[in-house]
Amino acid sequence: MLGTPITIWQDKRREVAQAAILEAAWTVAREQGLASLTLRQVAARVGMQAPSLYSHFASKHAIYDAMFGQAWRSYDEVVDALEPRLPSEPRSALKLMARTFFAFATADLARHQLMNQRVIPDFTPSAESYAPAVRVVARLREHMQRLIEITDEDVDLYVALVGGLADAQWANDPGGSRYARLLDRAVEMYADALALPATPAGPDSQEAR
Amino acid sequence: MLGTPITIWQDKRREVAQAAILEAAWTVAREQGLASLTLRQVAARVGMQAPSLYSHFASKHAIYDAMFGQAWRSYDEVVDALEPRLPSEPRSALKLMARTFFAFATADLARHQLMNQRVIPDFTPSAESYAPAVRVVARLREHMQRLIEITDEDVDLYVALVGGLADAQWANDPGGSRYARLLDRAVEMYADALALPATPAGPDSQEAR
DNA sequence: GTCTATACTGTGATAGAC
DNA sequence: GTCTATCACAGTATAGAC
Repeated sequence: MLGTPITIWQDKRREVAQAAILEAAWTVAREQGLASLTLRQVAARVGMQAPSLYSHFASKHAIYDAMFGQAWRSYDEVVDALEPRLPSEPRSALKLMARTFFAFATADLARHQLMNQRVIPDFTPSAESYAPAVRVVARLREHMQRLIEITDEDVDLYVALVGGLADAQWANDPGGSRYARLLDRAVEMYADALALPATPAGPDSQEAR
Repeated sequence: MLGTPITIWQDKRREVAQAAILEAAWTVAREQGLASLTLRQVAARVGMQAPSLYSHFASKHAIYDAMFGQAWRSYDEVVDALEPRLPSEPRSALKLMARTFFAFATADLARHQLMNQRVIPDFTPSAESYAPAVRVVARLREHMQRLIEITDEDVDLYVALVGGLADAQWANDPGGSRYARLLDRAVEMYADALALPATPAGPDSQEAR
């Protein structure tokens, strides 16, 4: 009994250690800034010496890479939770999706810089870590396609619009709501450009708050 | 004769040296990446030792700061040159302004990162270097105000929209035109939201190419 | 004032003992 | 796997030549 092979046990141990390192890395990144993260700080937080991290990650960039994958997988899960709550009325759905992305992007600067900007010199996510990001955009397209007739260019414009607002929020009014206030208006503008029907008036037709 | 005081001569020399350092810094930033710029590389390019740069700039951040000011002053001059060519027809003018900014932003990654992103850890532009950036936005607002009735929020939305497209261009299709192609459409969408009159048809009514 | 020489501290990364 | 020791390179402080 308990015939779990030792190799799996070791893999588990390994995964636990890696998870602890990544959690420490997130904490340090949030406290010191993403680009100011140092291996010595991460190592100290998990009770190691800096070189020991190389037993678990090939380089500092590999840690960033794993964090990048985590962040997008995390947002993919947010989209999972959102899916059943998405209204069928197109404008309301677009607004809710935009608000969800915006809230995620403005909740954590380090995460936003890693996911959506190129803050780390010479860091490019690996294909494996980039996959969840691709998946999120693909699902966005599917959702939008389900609501309305839409082209790839339409999706690009939507992404640039909502992403531009999130970037501007961090750059010009961090912690405030100067650009958050413009979100619904931006989506209405976008929906008008796609000639979507206006949201019908009525007690239950408004988007979720 | 030639009674120029020596102090002015020295100031000139000083300015020349500073300009040479900044020009070298731009070259290195474009070649190696903005954040990978090192003082030793900059110094080598102007025939100095790295510590000698401290005779002209208080720190590496001070060099970035001067570059930041240069970049925005440079764009302010672009706006100067644009001003007499701006059509009075609102949509065409908005398009030309958007294209001008987009072209400037996508012409030089290092410059764009310095001007519009927060790529350098712990670097915040000084009030003096930030002034030209403020001036550019103020002039944008004046130009738009001259064309149409507009609020601060309208300007914010315009900036986020055009900036979002430029960021997306660098992030997802550097060197390509995937988002550049969406520029005119984005401005039309924005103009529709402001209920601007449609561009009148006619041989001379189209925006400048 | 401007520059060089030297050196201090902190970084990511590697080698090898245990 | 984790350690210690060490390396190459970074920004930058200081001292002193000119």
